[in-house]
Amino acid sequence: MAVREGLLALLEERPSHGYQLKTGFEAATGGVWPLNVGQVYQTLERLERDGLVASDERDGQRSYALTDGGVAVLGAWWEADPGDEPPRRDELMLKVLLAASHSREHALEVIAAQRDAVMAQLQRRRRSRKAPESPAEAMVTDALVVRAEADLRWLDLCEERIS
Amino acid sequence: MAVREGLLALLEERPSHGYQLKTGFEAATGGVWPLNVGQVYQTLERLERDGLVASDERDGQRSYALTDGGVAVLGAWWEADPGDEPPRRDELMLKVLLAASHSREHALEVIAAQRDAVMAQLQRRRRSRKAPESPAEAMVTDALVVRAEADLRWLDLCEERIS
DNA sequence: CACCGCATGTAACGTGTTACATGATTCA
DNA sequence: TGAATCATGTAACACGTTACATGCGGTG
Repeated sequence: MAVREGLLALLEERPSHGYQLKTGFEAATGGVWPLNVGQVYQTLERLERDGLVASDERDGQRSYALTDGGVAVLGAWWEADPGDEPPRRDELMLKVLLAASHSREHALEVIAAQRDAVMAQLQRRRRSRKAPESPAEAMVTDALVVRAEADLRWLDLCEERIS
Repeated sequence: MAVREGLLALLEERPSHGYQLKTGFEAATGGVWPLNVGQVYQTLERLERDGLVASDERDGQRSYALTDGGVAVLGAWWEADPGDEPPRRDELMLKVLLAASHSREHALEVIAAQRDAVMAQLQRRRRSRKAPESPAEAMVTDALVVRAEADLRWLDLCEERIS
């Protein structure tokens, strides 16, 4: 449920056709989230089916625009409080929790391995932070760095709890 | 790709039947990630189809166990380095990035709204942190608190960059 | 008895992912 | 001319989610 809302958000800026939305999405997210064009067209079909966008074809260029319904759904999304829903399943959490349910030893091994991986990632991202090519990319790397730091902190907490 | 690996991990501890896996999964994750039983059976079918588990029925109790292939896949998962893949799409990031691609004003509004939501969540979670019912639940709330703190920090960074 | 927890499944649907097919335009 | 990019789409498949149907066993 991310592509859907992403396309709606881009259409709020201006009506666009499929290919434009693909490049727009990738530009807005600093290139970290490649988006298959096919999925764009598919998602647009579903959005049209649900009455959130309307299309208008001329010269083989099919242009999409938000409907009133689409505007409403998008508005709700901007303000949505994620606190209502259960947190999304996360791979790192899942790994550590399941390892912990197995045995302390296993948990400690997994924590050690994941810490190495996260630290390596963090280093890579701190480096790329110094050469931001676009504001979007800068924000993305910020997020990834901060996230990685949080993951490290959490791994430390888990280790303490287990020991 | 989380349920799949989760079931494999539980089966590594001991062979089990479907319903056991549901309860096991929920126990291991401290109850934050409810898992529909139907999905368990469905996923087990797919795992069997792919040769990662094998089932053995007696008295209407169908017991599943890891195959060698399953052990191998699971082993790879424990050590997997997420650094290879593009980061998973995240709703908060997506919202802020797309709002920023629209206009500064919109971005600042969204950041403010999301900060409120994250702070509310953080408070709730800090409270529940004081009454952990199980080690698993304690680790989960740790993770959610640390994550929320990271999100707040990121929102601050975004605001700086935009201003 | 009626209800609840255990246990197994099926069906339908939504979304995401990849691969494939097609054609127009642009540019070296 | 040949390759890359723009542009639109289809098909097949994987995974997640919910709802529904069925039967057994224990307990108030």
